[in-house]
Amino acid sequence: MSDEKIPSTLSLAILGLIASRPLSGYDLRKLFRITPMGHFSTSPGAIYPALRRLKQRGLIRGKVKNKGTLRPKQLFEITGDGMKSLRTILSEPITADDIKWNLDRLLLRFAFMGDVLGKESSLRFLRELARETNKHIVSLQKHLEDSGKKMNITAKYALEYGIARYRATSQWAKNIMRDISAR
Amino acid sequence: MSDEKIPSTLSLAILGLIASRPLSGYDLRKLFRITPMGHFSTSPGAIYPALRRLKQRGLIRGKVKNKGTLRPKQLFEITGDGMKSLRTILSEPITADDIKWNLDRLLLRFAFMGDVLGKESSLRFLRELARETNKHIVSLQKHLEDSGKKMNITAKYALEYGIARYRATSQWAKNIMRDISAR
DNA sequence: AATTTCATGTAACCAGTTACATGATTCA
DNA sequence: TGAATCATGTAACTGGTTACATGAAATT
Repeated sequence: MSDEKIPSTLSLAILGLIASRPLSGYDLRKLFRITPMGHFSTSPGAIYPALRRLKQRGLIRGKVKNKGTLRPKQLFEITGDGMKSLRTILSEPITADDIKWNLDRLLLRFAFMGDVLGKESSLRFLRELARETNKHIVSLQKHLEDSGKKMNITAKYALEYGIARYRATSQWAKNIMRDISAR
Repeated sequence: MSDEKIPSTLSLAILGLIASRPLSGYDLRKLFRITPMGHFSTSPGAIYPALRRLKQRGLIRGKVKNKGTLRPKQLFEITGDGMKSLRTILSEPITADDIKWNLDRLLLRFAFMGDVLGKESSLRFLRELARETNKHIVSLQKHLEDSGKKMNITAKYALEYGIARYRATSQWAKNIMRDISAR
């Protein structure tokens, strides 16, 4: 309870996917390999240990098929605790830190949000994302203005790159908000 | 020789920064803390071990100041081998894999390229970056067309997010190419 | 005198990578 | 029957995180 273990991005991806339907480790590998969204390890050395950890923490449970065989196939499904934990993670407020360091994770949270928390939460999330992203853009621009003169050119370019990418994020969020609202 | 050890992004950042002027571990921490470009660990538990590894591999060397004291300050400078290694890393061709998985690293390479390899290399790099990024965008769009119907909405949004961000990258590259050419 | 900043480091831990390993099933 | 795919896993290694630790110098 007190120590809400925050899982890694990979674990969060696994938990979120399993929340929508039971999946095996192999299924997850396939998903990560073929879908171009997100950057997740497809290596068994990452996925199977991650599944074991989620299981140990009681967030998922495994249904074993072909019990007799040497290598029983295991389908994992989410538990009540897992669902609660997922909901908690998806409900966390967006911090400036997230914007700067964990943008991918925020997008992952958004990806699962529609099914788990619903449309209103998704809209709120996007609004918050756009706002926080804009704040960050302003701070980057301020840095560019303040230190631009002393910065060498490449550093300036790199900073502009950051700004351009965050602008794309903000614009995307606004577009999707429109799209979701229209549905 | 044969096994060109590819350093982590953090190590590459350190190596590239030290290439331009001697720096201490503390200097690096400060740089990573105050400059908003790049996402590098400012924790001593990451930086000092990274410096040790670079030193062990002969890519940097440390000049100790205040020899007598308990905590001598150490300024690191790049070695001939380090410079050679840096040049090699910066000269590597851009792969589709880099675009997908290591975009940050590519940008880091660009950041150091101007000083180390010169303007022509930077331009070539940006041209290649724009081209490979566009290729990747096309493949993402193709995936969206092919599987769009079967995808759930959020997966589609996530994919569009990816496309939007890569577009920003490509556009940035083109802008900077213009800028560099004009100088 | 107390706090902040300079400055360097270690130790326990965690998660991901690479490479290896096993065996069943399906398909050409 | 041989190759590809399904399917699960381990072991060694690597590097980053968190937290702890020390102490000098500068600032308030």
